[in-house]
Amino acid sequence: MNDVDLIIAQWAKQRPELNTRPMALIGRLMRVSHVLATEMGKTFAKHNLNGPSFDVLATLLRSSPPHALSPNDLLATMMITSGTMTNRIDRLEQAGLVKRIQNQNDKRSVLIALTEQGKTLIEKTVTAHVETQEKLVSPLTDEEQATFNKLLIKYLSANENV
Amino acid sequence: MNDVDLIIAQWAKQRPELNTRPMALIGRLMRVSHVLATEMGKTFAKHNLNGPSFDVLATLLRSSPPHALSPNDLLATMMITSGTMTNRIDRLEQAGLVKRIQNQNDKRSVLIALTEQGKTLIEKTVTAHVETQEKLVSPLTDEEQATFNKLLIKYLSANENV
DNA sequence: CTATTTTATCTTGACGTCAAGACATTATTA
DNA sequence: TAATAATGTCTTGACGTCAAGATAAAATAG
Repeated sequence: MNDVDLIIAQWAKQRPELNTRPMALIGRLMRVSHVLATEMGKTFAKHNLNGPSFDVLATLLRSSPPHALSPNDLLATMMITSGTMTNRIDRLEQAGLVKRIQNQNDKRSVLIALTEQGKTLIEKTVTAHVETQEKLVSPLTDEEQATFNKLLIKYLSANENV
Repeated sequence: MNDVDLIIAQWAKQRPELNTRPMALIGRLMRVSHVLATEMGKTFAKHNLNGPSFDVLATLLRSSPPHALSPNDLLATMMITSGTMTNRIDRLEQAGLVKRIQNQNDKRSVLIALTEQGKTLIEKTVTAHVETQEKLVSPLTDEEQATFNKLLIKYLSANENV
């Protein structure tokens, strides 16, 4: 009897007419995502980073050299607002991990580039992060992981226009 | 080609030695959880609530009458700190949805109880929330939902001591 | 060419969260 | 019983996030 089961059992008693099957599924999924985020955060913390900082640095690293993108480009793959992006860049700039470069062709725009220090750090951290992710999925067999992945793909494609 | 695929493709180009299979799985799961939280949040907002407020009120409602629990009890099923709980209760109390009742047997302790207004609101909101959840899982067939659920259960039970 | 609209980024204010620790009360130990 | 430990809740300070809108520059319409 785990936490979610307990919640379902309580609803069954207090409001037996509720359809709690979706709740069980969604509740578990939210829990797993919370656990994953927490565990991955530990790896980031070991390198003096957190999830948001990692995401930005990793996005820069995996873009083609010279590893520089505009805030808008960075935004594209992350589900955050522009104000949040500004804040993330501010922190990373203060930490000396990225620098803002004014675009002379379009003075509205800016390029965010990894510094040497930022590049070194994110290269190390990505390696550790991938190891952490391998550990995190290892409770499931390869086949289970594949099934899981297919379900997520189906779900996401069904929701592309939500 | 969706967002996660794109990320994987970029890593394959920049760091081909990385094992990105765990990343694809985890990345999709985080995305789904973000979508679900956002969609459920819309239902909460229609009732002038948000996720955190809903969680507290719903936990009180599904506890046996008189629907009152200590902050510590409330904490037990939510993955949050005590300071966060204090803050949630403060907001709900300001909104007139719960009230703090001093425990005379143990003066350290407090009971959080639904007010009439809080009870009425959460009863309505829970009904709407369950409908939202039904819609949210509906892209998957019953069988797929069951498979999904089993995988999550297996994953969570493997991680109980993480 | 000028006026208007669109684009790219940043600012502001509010809120939810955590870590660390403060505080009062109750339980335990010596 | 007195000293110490444990418990329940709250406080503080720092951060990450969003919504809404401000600002400046570029693109477009007329």
